[in-house]
Amino acid sequence: MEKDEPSRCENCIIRQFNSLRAMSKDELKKVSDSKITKTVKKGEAIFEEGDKLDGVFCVRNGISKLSKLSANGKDQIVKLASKGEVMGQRSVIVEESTNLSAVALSDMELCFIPKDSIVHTLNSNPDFAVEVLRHMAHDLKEADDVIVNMSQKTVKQRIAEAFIYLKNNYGEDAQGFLNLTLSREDIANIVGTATESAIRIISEFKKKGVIKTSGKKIGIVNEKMILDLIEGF
Amino acid sequence: MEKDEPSRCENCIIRQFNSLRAMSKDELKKVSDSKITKTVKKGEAIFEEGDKLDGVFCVRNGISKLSKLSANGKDQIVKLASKGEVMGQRSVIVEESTNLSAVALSDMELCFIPKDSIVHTLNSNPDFAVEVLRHMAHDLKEADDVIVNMSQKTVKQRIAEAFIYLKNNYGEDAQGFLNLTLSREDIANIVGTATESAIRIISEFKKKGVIKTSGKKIGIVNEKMILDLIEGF
DNA sequence: TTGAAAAGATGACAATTATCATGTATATAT
DNA sequence: ATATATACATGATAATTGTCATCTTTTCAA
Repeated sequence: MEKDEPSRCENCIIRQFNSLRAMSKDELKKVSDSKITKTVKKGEAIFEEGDKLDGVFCVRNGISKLSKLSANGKDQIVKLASKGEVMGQRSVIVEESTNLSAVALSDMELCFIPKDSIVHTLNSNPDFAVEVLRHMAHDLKEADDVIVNMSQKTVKQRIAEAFIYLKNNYGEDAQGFLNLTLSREDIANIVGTATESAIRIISEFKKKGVIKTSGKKIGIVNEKMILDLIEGF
Repeated sequence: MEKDEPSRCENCIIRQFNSLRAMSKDELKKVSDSKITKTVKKGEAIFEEGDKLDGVFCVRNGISKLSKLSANGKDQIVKLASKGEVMGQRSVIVEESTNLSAVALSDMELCFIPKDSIVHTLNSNPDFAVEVLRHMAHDLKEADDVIVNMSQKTVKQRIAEAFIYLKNNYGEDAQGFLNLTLSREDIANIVGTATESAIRIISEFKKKGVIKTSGKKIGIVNEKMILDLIEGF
């Protein structure tokens, strides 16, 4: 006696956001039967650089950072993943160990989908393959943009840009603070700078009145000024 | 009366290197019938950022740079494409105008393949879709690595790394000079720095005896030292 | 609750890198 | 062959960013 419970992939709203929507009923059922739901606490690792993943992780709730350790011991955050996004697909597709680590930035709910069902559907359902391809193409374009920003913009510009990104993607609360609260170190690791440099620039922004802070929460006060800062004024 | 001429895709050796190998005989024939062979001289543009591409370019010969213009007017080279590589696929897949410009770094021979046959095969042949997906996954990993290098390594380290990359990917001639000769400006645009800074560091490397130059040709003299420089010594 | 540990903040200084100026060499077209 | 543009080179200087040291605040577990 099957119920219409949300834990079945067929009914999962998250599916609307990702490639799984291109799967057939049967394929989805198989995924649903083999998937494992996981809960991860803020700060916990989901997987580590170099791990061999035998499946992908679909984010149902919360936000995760995807980062790569550099030779000098600093983490570079390459991407943030939130509701509906799939992590680890690159690694599963090319059958290599993953090049990134995933760590929860907030409490998270994840579905782990074993690679078999993914790989099988990939090889038999072109619609699904094309959907995954579209997502990866999008990620690649974003990565290109990051490369250009990293090399051509100053730290100040990159931090200003990060705030706009956070606002546009994760929104702000009733008091005007960004919903996603990051440590200064994480902000530094996103824009690729020293933690002290990030802190200094954040203080400067605050002094100038373009942002406000409350504890580690940050709110955009003057978006126009932030946009100007991005342009280099 | 068909001949076994190399201009037919079915016989093109280049195919071994790219996703086209996953196409069926019929699909390949269609591609072959609709493709256009082009010759491009060194320095000429193949497409420009923002262009709507109605097909992809397959490199038969020569090398092209894929770059993106930054707000401050500098070009950032995001990737080099050579024999067997396909350019413009990202744009065709997501049906957006391209985010990159392609300019020939040497005289080139290209095949232009109209998007119809690509898109059609993508949607009907999972093997092909997966092959393209693999390539894109590989590009994405490389892009991640570039992001980390850009943000965590010094210009000196990045230039040293670029020389090793050029040697490993395009080889060197009998006299020990890199086969791919780039202008100092292009080198600067690969590693994301000012042209003068690149020139200065190249001069320094030469003075130290790690590289040699002859005109604009550059040769690696002491690979061990270059590898040390990459590590930051 | 308290005391250690982690995160945030800031100064001082050094290192890296960009910018501007100018000069030399090299390539290219007439 | 010569002019002219382009690429290469280098100095001087300024701006940016990183590093180290120290202090304060916040967080969290015992």
